[in-house]
Amino acid sequence: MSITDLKFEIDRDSKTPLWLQIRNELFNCLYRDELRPGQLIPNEKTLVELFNVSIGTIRKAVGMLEKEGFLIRKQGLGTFVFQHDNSSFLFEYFHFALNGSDEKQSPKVEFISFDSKKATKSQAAELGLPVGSPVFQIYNKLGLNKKFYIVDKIIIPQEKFPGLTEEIFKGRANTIYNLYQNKFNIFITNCSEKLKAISADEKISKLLNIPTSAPILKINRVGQTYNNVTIELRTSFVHTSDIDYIHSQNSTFGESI
Amino acid sequence: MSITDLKFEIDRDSKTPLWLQIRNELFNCLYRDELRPGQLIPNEKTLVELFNVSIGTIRKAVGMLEKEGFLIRKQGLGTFVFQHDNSSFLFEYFHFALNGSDEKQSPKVEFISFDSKKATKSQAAELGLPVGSPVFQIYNKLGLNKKFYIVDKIIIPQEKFPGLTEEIFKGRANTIYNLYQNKFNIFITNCSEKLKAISADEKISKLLNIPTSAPILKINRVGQTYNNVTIELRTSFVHTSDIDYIHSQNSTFGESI
DNA sequence: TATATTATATCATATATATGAATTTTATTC
DNA sequence: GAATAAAATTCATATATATGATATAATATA
Repeated sequence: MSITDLKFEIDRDSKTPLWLQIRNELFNCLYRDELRPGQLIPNEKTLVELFNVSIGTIRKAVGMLEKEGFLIRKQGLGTFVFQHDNSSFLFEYFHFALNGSDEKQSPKVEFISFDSKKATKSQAAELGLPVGSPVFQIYNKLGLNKKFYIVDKIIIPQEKFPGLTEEIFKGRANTIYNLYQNKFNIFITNCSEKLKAISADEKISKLLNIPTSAPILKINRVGQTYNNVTIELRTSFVHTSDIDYIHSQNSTFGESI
Repeated sequence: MSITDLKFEIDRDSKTPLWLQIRNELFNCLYRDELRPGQLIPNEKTLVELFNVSIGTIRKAVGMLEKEGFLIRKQGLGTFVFQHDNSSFLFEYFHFALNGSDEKQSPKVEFISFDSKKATKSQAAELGLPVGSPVFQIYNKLGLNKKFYIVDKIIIPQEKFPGLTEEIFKGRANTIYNLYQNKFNIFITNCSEKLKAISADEKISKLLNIPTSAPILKINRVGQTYNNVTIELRTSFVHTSDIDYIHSQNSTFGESI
């Protein structure tokens, strides 16, 4: 079923603008996987006919989805559905740089372990599952400049990742989010991180080769997909003597006052 | 000198689009303080005449500046120059929430000290000043929920803040960035933060009433104004047992790829 | 075959215009 | 004087259209 075969209902009397209705219809196509990652979406002229509005309205709708990160427009080529890959990972989801540097660089990743576990109370609550539901627990080490500074613990619900094995996980050619997207049809749309300073416990201090009770950063990341459904819980333990967690911003406000 | 008296030179043969040229001209007005914080800018029709382009082009230029956070459009009212205030501070520059909460709330701020100092080597380098240049060093305590968790150390160059005194600083009715803006014509346009986990030293542990060498968050923030001129160095020391540093994001990419 | 040229497809910019929605100002009415 | 109604102002949405810029595909040429 191609998107061009679909019938879209646009309400010209609605108080929500046409461009927003169209944005929402297209968003639903992304959500329902009628437009798949990396795919070329219909060109503007086709969308004009599909929705029976003027091209400016289409451009505004597509522009919104581009701003939100779901679509990527390329002049002379077409508009594509966003796809997680190494460069987007570095640009968007990796927040560390070596001391004194403002330039991020790709970390090296080393697999540690892959286990089947039962969700703890808090994990189950965050994932919206019954306590004790099967989850995968994965440990990775991340490093920069020949040294490892980060231990990642990933918790994902097994029901959302049927058939995932250690081999598949280790054998991925791209980022973890790309794996979610391509093998399991799960597209991470947003992440929220909470940071604390804690003392390293024995396990972490061994993995990172630092003294026990050294101050480290603990980052709890919640990764969600469409409609704010939580998919992944990731806890990072970071030894920050040689690297910084960086967070830049300008005074941009989105839509608020 | 009103902006409507200015003559703007738009090059219709330039390879940079008209809307971007106009955006840059308006940006320069902000930069040169011809459009002041809180001020109403000319309406779209006036801008059309001023730049001699169509209204769509004006709307694109203004829309860009709105997206960047410099202008705020209000339907039926007009377009205004952004102004730092308490709500923008909370929304944009305060990154802490109580454990378990995703909602930020306004911190209480308590003044600690205001001193005249000489810039250290690293401070001078970051501020682009000779070593030993006079700076103000200000300490504040920030709290949530009747307890203090954050100590802020602020370093600003005295040359940029002529006449600033402890009384003026303490007597401000609004945020610190609002003070910079309204009393000293300095508009902070962007901030960049670097976080580390460290052990509390004696001074911080006393101020926050925690054990010495407890793990705390150390945040180095660099506040800049137009053209990436560094204005403020702020170091926050945060006791994170009851609060989190929060950082949310969606997959938005700005203009990249 | 390899290279240069041309054509085509697609998004980007720009103009012109009409109508709607939200806010403030002014006028009217009681 | 206060409440209400009308008008004016300003940004928001929407249509229609023309031209430009960029990337790819097709064709012609050496």
